[in-house]
Amino acid sequence: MDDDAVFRALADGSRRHLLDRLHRKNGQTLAELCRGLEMTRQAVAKHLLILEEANLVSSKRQGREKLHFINPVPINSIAERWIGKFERGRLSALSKLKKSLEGERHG
Amino acid sequence: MDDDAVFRALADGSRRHLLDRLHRKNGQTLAELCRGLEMTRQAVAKHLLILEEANLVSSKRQGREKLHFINPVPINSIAERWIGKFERGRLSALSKLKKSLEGERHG
DNA sequence: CCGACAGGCAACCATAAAGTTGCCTATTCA
DNA sequence: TGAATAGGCAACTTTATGGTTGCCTGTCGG
Repeated sequence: MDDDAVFRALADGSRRHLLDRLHRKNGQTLAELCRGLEMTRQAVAKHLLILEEANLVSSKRQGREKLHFINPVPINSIAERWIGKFERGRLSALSKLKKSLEGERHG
Repeated sequence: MDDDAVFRALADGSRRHLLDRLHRKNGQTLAELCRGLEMTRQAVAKHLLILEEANLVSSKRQGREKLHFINPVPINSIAERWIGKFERGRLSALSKLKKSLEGERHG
């Protein structure tokens, strides 16, 4: 999996917003996703392409429409491989702190 | 908390690498963090500033050195507020994290 | 068949971002 | 005290990025 593409895709607020909307209602068309946005259709299409390339969104052509689906797997991977890693660090820091506090109390 | 700054800070591979190095060894100086990187000191300093502004890193001046420390809290917030949202129920990392935190607190 | 609708493609523009060079300040220590 | 060390500041270059306009293709319904 290409971590970098995922992180870069998530870096943009408009793209996070698109993921939000897909999360609320999956399988939307491009036109549907454009509604209410201060952006041209082409701009939205570019964002969706970037999300697709990062594997955060998959799409399926149906007739003249293109349906978009959110794909949570890469986010999951990041959470597992990245956030988990740092939080484990924090946990061990916490337990060290706790031990040293106990040491102070008892020593 | 400014989600956007955090996401944008994480979008760059060099900055993720810096976080990695701080995760392996916390409290490093700028010069220390520069070693082995194909980048000028000034470039690294800029990256560290961006990480600080996103609250992912904190620093403390000590004499003529500046020590850098990783701060996992914003990453945790993202996990809670964002990634957790998409993966609620399916993502194990977050719930494991919560459980272990609760375990430490109450145990 | 044809017009309206959904989307794709490419060129272009403006700004943000990554990185550089050059120089300045503050601390350490021989 | 002064050279070496650690870092800060600012201007500049280059390249990525977000967004636009304009036009083309494909598909649906009357």
